[in-house]
Amino acid sequence: MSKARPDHAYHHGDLRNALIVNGLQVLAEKGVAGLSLRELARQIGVGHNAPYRHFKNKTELLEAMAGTGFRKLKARNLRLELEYANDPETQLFESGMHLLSIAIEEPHLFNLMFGGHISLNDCGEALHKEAEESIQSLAKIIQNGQKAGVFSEGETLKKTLGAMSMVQGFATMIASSGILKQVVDDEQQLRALAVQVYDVLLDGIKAKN
Amino acid sequence: MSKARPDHAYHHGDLRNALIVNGLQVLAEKGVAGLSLRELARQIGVGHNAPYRHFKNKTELLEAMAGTGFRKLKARNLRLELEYANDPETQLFESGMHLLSIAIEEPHLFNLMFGGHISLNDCGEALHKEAEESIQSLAKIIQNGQKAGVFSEGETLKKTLGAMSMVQGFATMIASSGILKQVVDDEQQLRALAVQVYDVLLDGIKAKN
DNA sequence: CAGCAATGTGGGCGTTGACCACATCATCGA
DNA sequence: TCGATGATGTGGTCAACGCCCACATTGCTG
Repeated sequence: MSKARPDHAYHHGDLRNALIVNGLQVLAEKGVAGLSLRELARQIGVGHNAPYRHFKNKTELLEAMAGTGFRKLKARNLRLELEYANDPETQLFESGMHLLSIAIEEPHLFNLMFGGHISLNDCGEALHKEAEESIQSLAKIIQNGQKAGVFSEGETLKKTLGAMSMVQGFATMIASSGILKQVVDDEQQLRALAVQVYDVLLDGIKAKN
Repeated sequence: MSKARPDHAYHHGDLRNALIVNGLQVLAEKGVAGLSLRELARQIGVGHNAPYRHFKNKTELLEAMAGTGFRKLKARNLRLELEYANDPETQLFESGMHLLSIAIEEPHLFNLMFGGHISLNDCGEALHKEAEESIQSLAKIIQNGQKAGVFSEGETLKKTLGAMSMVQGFATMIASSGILKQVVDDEQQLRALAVQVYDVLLDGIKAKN
């Protein structure tokens, strides 16, 4: 006892989680460049070395934070499958809009997920699995559409990547490079534009009839 | 290396350029995270503060480096206009493939350009202009195609963004997130896959008849 | 209840970005 | 011709960071 922090127990109890939560908050405010382990530890009220008991290094924390993003994508896609059970087209559309929403509302998180700060093929097993599953959840939507005859038959992978690429690229223009803010600044306009752009792709995926 | 600056030349003579060139080299080897102004100065053989006479801060150097990438895109697009003068479809396709090539061959540069390390709407005037022009050069290709009746009429912006988004997103999967390396690791396979994915979009842009 | 692994602490090293005052040099007008 | 002046390069310095160390405290378990 009798340390500098009488209020707090010697052991935080949930430090790992606190680091992720506070990390996401700092990330949202200052971006990945403005996030330091030491400041995080300070905020939480632990020593500057405590984080290393839960994360081997800074990258490992970033991976855990990015993982929450991919889990969101997956959860959302699974929910869309139920919500629009017989409407794969809407499922696919809304899935894309969700990724877009993340790019608009949490650009720094989006940037962490896709901006190359972490590598999705050379990372901890947890993140690897989460990323993989988020893609699978999208592939499943497309497969559903193919089974239902709404999307044309053919390699699912190709369509999945096409959809994901298109949305991801468009979102990047918004979130990271900010290049689109020169064109439209209003968020509603942005989403409307996204719909139009996305439609081009959807036309390509849809079955011709 | 006949460059051989005299050992005791107080002034380097071309430091600004040397910083960009060496910077791009280090970037290619170690990525943006592994690039430091001090190491760069050390490599070139100047004091650790000399770079600040040419760049206000590290970001400004990164912007200059990214600018070379956007200039490449623009130059390439202009060249494609001449090379395939009456074939806008090929122009557009090759333009996309070029961006993809950068992602494959210089992933770290690509990552610098689109990974959020710099902001394209809050940056130095030079980079802003270079990025803008690289987009314009792509838009011009699509406009040509519309005039020639190869691409369907409609808002050019929408199509430009669609094309750019798709390619950019797919390239990101390769360069930054590395998520695609789980699927295919071979470069040739990667390009083949890209062609297939890109085709989905191209179909959507082409005139319906 | 003893001991051990998990967790948290302060100290410290090397590196970095950025600021300062000062040194050197090239240019150009008196 | 020369010296003032602004551009450029230098070393010193500071705070912050990531990460490593040995050590302290705690909770669990045998």
